[in-house]
Amino acid sequence: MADHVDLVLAQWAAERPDLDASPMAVIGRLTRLHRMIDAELRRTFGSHGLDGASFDVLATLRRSGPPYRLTPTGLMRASMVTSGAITQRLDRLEGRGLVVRSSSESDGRSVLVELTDAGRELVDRVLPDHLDTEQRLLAGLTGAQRDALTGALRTLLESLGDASE
Amino acid sequence: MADHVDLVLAQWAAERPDLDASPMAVIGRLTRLHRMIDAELRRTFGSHGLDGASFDVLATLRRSGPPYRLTPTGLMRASMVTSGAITQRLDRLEGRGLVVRSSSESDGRSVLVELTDAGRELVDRVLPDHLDTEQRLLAGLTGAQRDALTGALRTLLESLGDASE
DNA sequence: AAGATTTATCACAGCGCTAAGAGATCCACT
DNA sequence: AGTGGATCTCTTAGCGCTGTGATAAATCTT
Repeated sequence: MADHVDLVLAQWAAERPDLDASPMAVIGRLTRLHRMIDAELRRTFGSHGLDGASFDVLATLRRSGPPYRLTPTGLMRASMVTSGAITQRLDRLEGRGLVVRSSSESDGRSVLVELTDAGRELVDRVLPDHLDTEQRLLAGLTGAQRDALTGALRTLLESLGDASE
Repeated sequence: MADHVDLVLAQWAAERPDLDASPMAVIGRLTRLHRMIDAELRRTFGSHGLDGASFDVLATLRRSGPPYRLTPTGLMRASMVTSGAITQRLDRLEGRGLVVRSSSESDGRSVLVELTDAGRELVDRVLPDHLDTEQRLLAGLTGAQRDALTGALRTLLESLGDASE
């Protein structure tokens, strides 16, 4: 079987035989998968009046456990976006009443972001749908294939410095 | 070993033990990898005065072989972005003299996009750097691990309908 | 006490998506 | 053949999300 990336590699082999395009076999596929998956997830979020960026923040707060409270810096690290992007995400979410900001008592520079009841209810409502969508996207893999893929991706992430703490 | 996604899964298991969050083991890692890789590739492109979207178009034309000419629809399919996004990419590239548009003689609805000499020279100059970056990002995997990852990603792509033609 | 660092925000520009629209071509039915 | 509707191709306009770089305030360091 051949997917689109196999075609791309064949084209490069014909046009630039002097170069080794083999890294694209992994990175090109990661990119394409991301695009396909992202489009599908966006649809799920959209059906709940959300977008991926907003859900990301709500879910990060939700899974941190009571009192569902983190700093913008913590959210920034979890989401791997810049501080400016977090500020804008929080502006939107606060405008919709899904999170509230308050200033930290222990550190005057810092802000505490907390899920409101409405925010928690929304993320708990979206989450099952979201997981259904993800499950459906992976339905083409056997359990063993999923485990193998998980392991390979973890290895690559770790080699790039992704750490749990 | 544990990466960030292992932590996320543990958080969900504690907060929502009623849900099966296991699809995130794959999709969460794909998302994080994409972000890390994308940031790095952007840096390479930036050092040549380019961005990922522009390089994507130039590279697609380049690897299609002489006369380095495709329609916007062809570019849209290869890149998996919408037609509106392609129009904007072409506007930018044409403004910089890297591609030219002409109208098709065989189909009055269609447009032909062709790499200029400057466009071809630029993509040929960027390509080795780009592949070096990709190679470096994958350096943490053994050859066998790369092959295994490639196979798993291809299987998933095919199950989602990605086809070479 | 002064300088460096951390934290968050603001302003700007870039890129993508959606929805709507205009023009060309294809098709089905008379 | 001819005509009207459906489809295809590309563009346009508006909005949202992200990154970058500068800024301001608080804290840490020496």
